[in-house]
Amino acid sequence: MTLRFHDSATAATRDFTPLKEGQVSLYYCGATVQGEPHIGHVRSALAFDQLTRWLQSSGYHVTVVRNVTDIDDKILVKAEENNEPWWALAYRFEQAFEDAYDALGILKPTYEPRATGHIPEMHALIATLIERGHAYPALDDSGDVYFDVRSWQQYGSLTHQNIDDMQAAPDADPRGKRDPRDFALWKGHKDGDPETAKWESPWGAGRPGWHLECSAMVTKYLGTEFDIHGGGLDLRFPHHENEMAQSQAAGHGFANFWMHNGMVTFEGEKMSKSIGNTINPREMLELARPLVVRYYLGQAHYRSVLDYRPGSLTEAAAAVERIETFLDAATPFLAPQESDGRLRDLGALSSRSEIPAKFRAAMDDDLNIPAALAVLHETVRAGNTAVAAGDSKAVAKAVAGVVGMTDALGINPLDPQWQQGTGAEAETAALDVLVRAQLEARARARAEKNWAESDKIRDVLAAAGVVVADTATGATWSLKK
RNA sequence: GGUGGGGUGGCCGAGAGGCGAGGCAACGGACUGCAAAUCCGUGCACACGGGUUCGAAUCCCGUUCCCACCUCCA
Repeated sequence: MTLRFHDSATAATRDFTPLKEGQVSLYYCGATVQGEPHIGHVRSALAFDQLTRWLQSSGYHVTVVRNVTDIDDKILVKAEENNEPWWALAYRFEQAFEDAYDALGILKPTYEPRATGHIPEMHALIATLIERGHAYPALDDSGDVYFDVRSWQQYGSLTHQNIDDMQAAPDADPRGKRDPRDFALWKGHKDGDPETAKWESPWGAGRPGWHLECSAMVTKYLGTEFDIHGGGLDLRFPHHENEMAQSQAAGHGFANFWMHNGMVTFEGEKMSKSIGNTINPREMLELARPLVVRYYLGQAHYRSVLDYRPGSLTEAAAAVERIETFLDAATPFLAPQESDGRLRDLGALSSRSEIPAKFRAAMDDDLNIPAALAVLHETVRAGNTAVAAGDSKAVAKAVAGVVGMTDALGINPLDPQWQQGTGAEAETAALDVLVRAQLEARARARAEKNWAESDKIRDVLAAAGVVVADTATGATWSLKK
């Protein structure tokens, strides 16, 4: 099967062919850094991380751009409330987002531009739009510049809406607009706005409008035409509609594909700041390991709604542990250079990894991760059966599959990314010596059928968080996850 | 009012005219000194009512409920 993605603009799933052979350009909307991230933000970044990884697994060189909107009305309002400079607040929350992304293994974008660093590019775009008759300075003396929605016939095409059918905002302030739906490209500086949030422009001092930022930055880093534009479903309108309108009205081809991820809900309702039903990644990481959180947030199809309920993470943890348990059980079957007792060499394993055709087909079909995970779990089961049968060839094959598939999804338990907090290698080695001594004592007790002593040793280890498992080749141990 | 997406077994979650994805949970069995892990097995699942068809969860008509967007929102 060929690679296909669902394109929101044409409302169809169609074959993906990059503009430049072997290369993919991807832009997706990052955060407006006006507050703490919640898991909805993280899910969006994760969806595009999965996309990026899959494109890479498919042999493409991917250029990823994710913006940071570090200037907007809310940032100014909150900074004022906090009595701190707006840029201090923006940096603080930008770092909170970075921390959340890093914790879940979301790959760094190639470029991560901030809006405030691209004012000249925005001015150039505004000038082009005015020149072409699609933008105009406000009819009042606000210093705003608006995009002229009525001048662009295709306006509404991304979301398949007709301007006249749209419900007008009840509190719409016409200001100096020709049409209430005209949106600001440039916002004139007003009395009371911080002096530091002011840039000179041919239309008067002010700051950029939100939609314009993305258009200017996409073009700078990916050119006037690029492969994929992504973001959360809630950005489709007005943000992406406006982006597309202003860029195309400026003569740019713009995005070839539009991909939107579904929302995260909490017990059925969209998670959002205004409702106050958000869950912070930090809170989630207190409930489960980063790998489990990533597995949980990434297990549903990216376009479907993901409903979080208490208990969701426990289920995900069980699924992850199933994979880990297999990998542990498989270790003794691997060739020495691929296994050093408990400590595995990821590099050696990766070189033998392989991705089953069924998995590939599922991923190629608009990133059908649930179906891909089914292949992963089937492979784990086959691997467990092979372990029980002592078929080392079959075990090695299953390990290669599991490593290949989990790597492609960014959930390989052997990846050093997930080893943080589990103890340094030297400590693990020291612990191994101590636990082995206990296991030997237990083996002696068992040989004498002294079950009381044997169970006591196991209980003591369990109390310390060490889980003992008896196998055909002797007892093994692992730390309780 | 407009534009979209949905209602799948106890829960999550794919699929999309025939052969019951997968995970979690539960129950039974195998293995085990007992466990744990693992394996095997067990569910008359497709919102409701009609229709098309040899056959429908999947197509058509109607009904109903839910969600998102149309204002800042991943």
